[in-house]
Amino acid sequence: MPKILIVDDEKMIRNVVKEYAEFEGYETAEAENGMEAVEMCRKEDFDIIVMDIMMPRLDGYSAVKEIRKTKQIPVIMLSARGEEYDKLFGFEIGVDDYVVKPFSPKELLARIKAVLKRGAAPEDGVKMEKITFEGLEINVTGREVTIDGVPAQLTPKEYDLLFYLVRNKGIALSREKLLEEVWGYDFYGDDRTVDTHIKMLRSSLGEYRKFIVTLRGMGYKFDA
Amino acid sequence: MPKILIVDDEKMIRNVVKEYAEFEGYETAEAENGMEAVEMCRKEDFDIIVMDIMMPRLDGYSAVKEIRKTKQIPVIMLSARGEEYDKLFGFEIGVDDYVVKPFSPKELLARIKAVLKRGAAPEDGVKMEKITFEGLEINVTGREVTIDGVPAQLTPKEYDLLFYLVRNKGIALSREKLLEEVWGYDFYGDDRTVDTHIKMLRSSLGEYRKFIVTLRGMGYKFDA
DNA sequence: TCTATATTTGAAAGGATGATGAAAAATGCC
DNA sequence: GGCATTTTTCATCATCCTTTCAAATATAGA
Repeated sequence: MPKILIVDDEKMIRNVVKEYAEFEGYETAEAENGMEAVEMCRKEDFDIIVMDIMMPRLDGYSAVKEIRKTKQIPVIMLSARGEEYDKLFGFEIGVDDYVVKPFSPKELLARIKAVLKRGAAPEDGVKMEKITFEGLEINVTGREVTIDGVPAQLTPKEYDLLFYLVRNKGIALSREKLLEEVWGYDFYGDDRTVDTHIKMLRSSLGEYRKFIVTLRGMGYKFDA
Repeated sequence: MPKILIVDDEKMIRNVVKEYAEFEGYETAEAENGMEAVEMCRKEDFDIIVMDIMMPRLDGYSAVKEIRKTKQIPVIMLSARGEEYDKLFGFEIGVDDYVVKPFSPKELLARIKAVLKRGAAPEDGVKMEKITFEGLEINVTGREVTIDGVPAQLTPKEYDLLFYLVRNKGIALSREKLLEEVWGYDFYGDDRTVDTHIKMLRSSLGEYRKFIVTLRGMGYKFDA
């Protein structure tokens, strides 16, 4: 059974995650801060790490960076709401998923499962500042997309959607999943909205529309 | 491994920096005030100095000035927010970077790395006395902006905003980020304040307003 | 091939966002 | 304290973006 390392300075959080995880049959271990997590990873192999960002001693990002120097363990980050910058930075170092506090343990477990299932090899290209697929270039830092060198005029939603698709390159994404992740859990609108935005995104991407694949009866995915 | 001299009168700050730095493999030494720092630099060579400004006995600026008489050691200044005068004066004596308190150790370490990496060679544009984009010239030393040779009459906030945008050239900056960095983490005001200042800055920049790009749904960036 | 189902597309209304101007509040200077 | 300058708030307007809807098209299965 997979072994999870839970890193958070709040004991409450650790306990909740631990309890749910063990109920699902996972083995668990705990660390109180980044420094401890790094040390534990030196001695022992884990299948996945659930790591808080704000912690005393060593913060989550630095810890992940350090751990990743030697081991390619998938990581799910826990973070307080807000902080776009953090998200960005997180993907730069190749974090596998984000869960925003307060979270439902059930959802966290679902994500843990998802990450474990997909084998977790961090998608190449994603952690870079610039992600390139042939002539399609996404400058994450500058929030800019160029097509064969020419800046594409994406609307905010188009950009967010593209970025999410790319981050989950090769993964089938249902319309609901996209709505939840790109629009937000509090969006109560039509599923077809996704279709329309896919349409517009495709038209913005020109020939590189080919990367956006329709999965009939399922949703979409980015395939490069 | 590079050796860092940490100068601050607060033990807490020294400890945090020391811990992070040592974790990254740096050697560290500490001094409690400017005078001590000067003496230590007489006896020993350091690769970089992290120096607070406000300190008893001898302040950070004077210390750097003194040290620089004999040795060209890169310096990162720590400062409390505010103090425009400080910033100005800092660039005059050739400080390599500024970090405003309260800072994240992570960020400080990143900057230390950056400064060490670039040797002592001033980074293009930003650390120089003058930063120029076509006819837009920013004289950092004199805190002065000229447009096609004609001095522009920027207000302090306009200057700070411009300077921050320029320092983060090409990077998408949200209104919150700008408020936090330019106004300070303790500013509790309207997001729209940024808009107004962008408006005024643009009008001050004349044709070079083109460098300030609006990222709808996101914020602004300086694009040159 | 025909049908049922799903997706793509176009168009239009409504909504959200940023630009702008003006006025109030704060700041600094004499 | 009073004046000038700067900063902030606020309301309005124009614009762009999002969403919805319905018609057209494509796909898979019978």
